[in-house]
Amino acid sequence: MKQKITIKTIAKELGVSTSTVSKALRDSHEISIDTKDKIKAYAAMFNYKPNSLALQLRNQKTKLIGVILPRIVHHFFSTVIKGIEQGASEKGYHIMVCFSNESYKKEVENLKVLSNGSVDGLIVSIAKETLETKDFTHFKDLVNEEIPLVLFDRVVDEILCDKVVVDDVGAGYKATEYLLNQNSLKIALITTPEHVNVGTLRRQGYERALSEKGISVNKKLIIEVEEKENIKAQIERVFDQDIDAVFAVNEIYAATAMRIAKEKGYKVPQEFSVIGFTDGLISEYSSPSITTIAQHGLEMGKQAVEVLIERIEKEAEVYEPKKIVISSNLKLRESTKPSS
Amino acid sequence: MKQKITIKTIAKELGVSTSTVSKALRDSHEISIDTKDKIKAYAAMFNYKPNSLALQLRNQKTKLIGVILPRIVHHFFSTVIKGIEQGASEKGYHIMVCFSNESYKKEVENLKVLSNGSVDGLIVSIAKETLETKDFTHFKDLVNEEIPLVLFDRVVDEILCDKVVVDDVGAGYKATEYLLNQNSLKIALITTPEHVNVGTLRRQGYERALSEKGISVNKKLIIEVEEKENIKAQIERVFDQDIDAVFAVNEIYAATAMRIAKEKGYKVPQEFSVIGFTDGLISEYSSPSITTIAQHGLEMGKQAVEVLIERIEKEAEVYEPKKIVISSNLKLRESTKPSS
DNA sequence: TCATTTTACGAAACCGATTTCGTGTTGACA
DNA sequence: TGTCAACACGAAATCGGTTTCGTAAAATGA
Repeated sequence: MKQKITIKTIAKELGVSTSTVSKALRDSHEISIDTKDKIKAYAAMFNYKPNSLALQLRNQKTKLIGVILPRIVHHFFSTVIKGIEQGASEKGYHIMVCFSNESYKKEVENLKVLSNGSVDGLIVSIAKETLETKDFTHFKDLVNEEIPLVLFDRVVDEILCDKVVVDDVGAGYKATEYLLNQNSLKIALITTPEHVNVGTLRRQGYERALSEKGISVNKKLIIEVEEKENIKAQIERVFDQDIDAVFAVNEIYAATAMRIAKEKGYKVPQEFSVIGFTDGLISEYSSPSITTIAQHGLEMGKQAVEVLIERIEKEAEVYEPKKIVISSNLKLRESTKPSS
Repeated sequence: MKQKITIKTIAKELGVSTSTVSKALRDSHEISIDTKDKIKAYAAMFNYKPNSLALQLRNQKTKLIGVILPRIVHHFFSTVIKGIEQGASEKGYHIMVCFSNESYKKEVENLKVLSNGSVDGLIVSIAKETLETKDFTHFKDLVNEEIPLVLFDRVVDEILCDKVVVDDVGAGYKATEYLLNQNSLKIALITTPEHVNVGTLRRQGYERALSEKGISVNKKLIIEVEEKENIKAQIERVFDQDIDAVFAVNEIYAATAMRIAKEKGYKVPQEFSVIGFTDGLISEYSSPSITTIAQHGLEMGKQAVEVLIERIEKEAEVYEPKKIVISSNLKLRESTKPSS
């Protein structure tokens, strides 16, 4: 890279001290108009830009927010990033994005690197593997160091920090209730293994809605999809049961289930209804388009970054972790019958 | 944030100098085993982590790569990010992601912020607005400052730097040729306005394939979609013409076109074929699933970051900008007839 | 005219590391 | 016993800025 122009260069070239240059560029009253003009002109001519590392070191803040996500090629997470970036950008922050790839080890690594003073705070959604192993010491260390941290979507109670989540139980309830109301009583649930807590919460909503209708939960109608294996084959098994609707905890499962239903000859939505989760492009563009729970990722990202920046900029008073719940709603499309 | 432990703290606490601490932690032979053990034990106990800003300032490198994308909630771009992150991570780099939101102004801003020494190099895909205005001075400034820069996908010749692109002309040609070979001769092209050069290149491929078959290009079969307006309505107009296939330059247009075709009563693919671009989830999960040109975003990201890091780490010899062309291929699915 | 205040600037400390160079103390060797 | 190398460590410079404090010269006031 080309030799960068620094304050020192300008000072030497103009025969003044570095302090004078610094003050002149910051328009200090201590410097005479003449000198200021000269220095500013020189700086402009050579396109001087203050080195941000030096400033960050001196000010002990980077105006940078670290973001660690399990994945990126994923509609919900990319929407959240967008929200985070928008919110951050409004307040003069930038974001550094890393991915854990759902791996515990990479999550730990990323956390270590980012907490070395390179960011002012962190926004994280926990990796599946970490949720499975339940080892959260890396997060607890962060909290102990008092590095501002906000968890979103995949959160756990053990970690004392701000959190932003959707109302997963409520969402599961709403979806199930809607299906029941349009008289689909044999609803299959396609969810994740138990350790992915958002799946568990959505399941609670599903079960509650059934109970309230006096319908007992039939475990045969619940499929916990293992992502390592063939997804379609796993989902296909539930069609051996007598079912007339599916509630899936993400849109891939929903689209797959709908596809199977169509292949089996069901007419969607007349004979078979489908509700998914995450309002992504698949739901929007499949045919029929799929009714989903809208997760409002953009909103989540904005809220998360807002809480985080507040925490960063507020002098560390008494610390009371916040939990922000974003309410979700059903986005009706063609894979369900109109509400009655 | 809690008071961080620094080398100075350790030095004072243990009654040695900072240089001794630094050397001890880096396992220098200059320091006696006893002293090293003492210092290391202390550092470990208080969880000492060297401040990365200080290191970055001293070493004049950040091990950070800036990435500026037009959008994030977008399958292709998020795939590229994934590739970039993977490649970067392998070489010990991290990425800082910003978005231009297709806006010229935001692109300029982002470029300014990132080129202040906070990153070692940049990977950028140009915003649509910039392509339209054709003002590339912000990029040229970067090149003049000799800040390593790699452009991908949306690139322009005016900027002298490394580039990674897909073979857009070839891809357009392949798609069109395939349709012609299965005897769809009345192929509509759904593309972007002329200033988005990837669209233009794909169009060239389309036109060349037609010419080679001795078919003249019918401008009425070409739709340039203005994103600000209703996309579906614009695409619908081409169905007034007598057509039996559609080649669309992205998957949204392809899915929309297919939907319209189905609504008009065409049987896909028996009576009507569709080929899209970008191998995303929509193409995979719509029914019928859509044959697309696979853009290999992951590969592009990896290549881009590889070239960039090479440029960063190689002492600036004679500089010959590279252009890497990733070949694309047709991913056959259900929206086209089997190849004959 | 002398004391005092402004004005305009420079020296030096600081942020948190690394690294070069210098030096006092040992120990080995002749 | 004198010399020299090895050892173990510290002082200070450096990265690129900001900021406090000190001060010579000019301006002001009595």
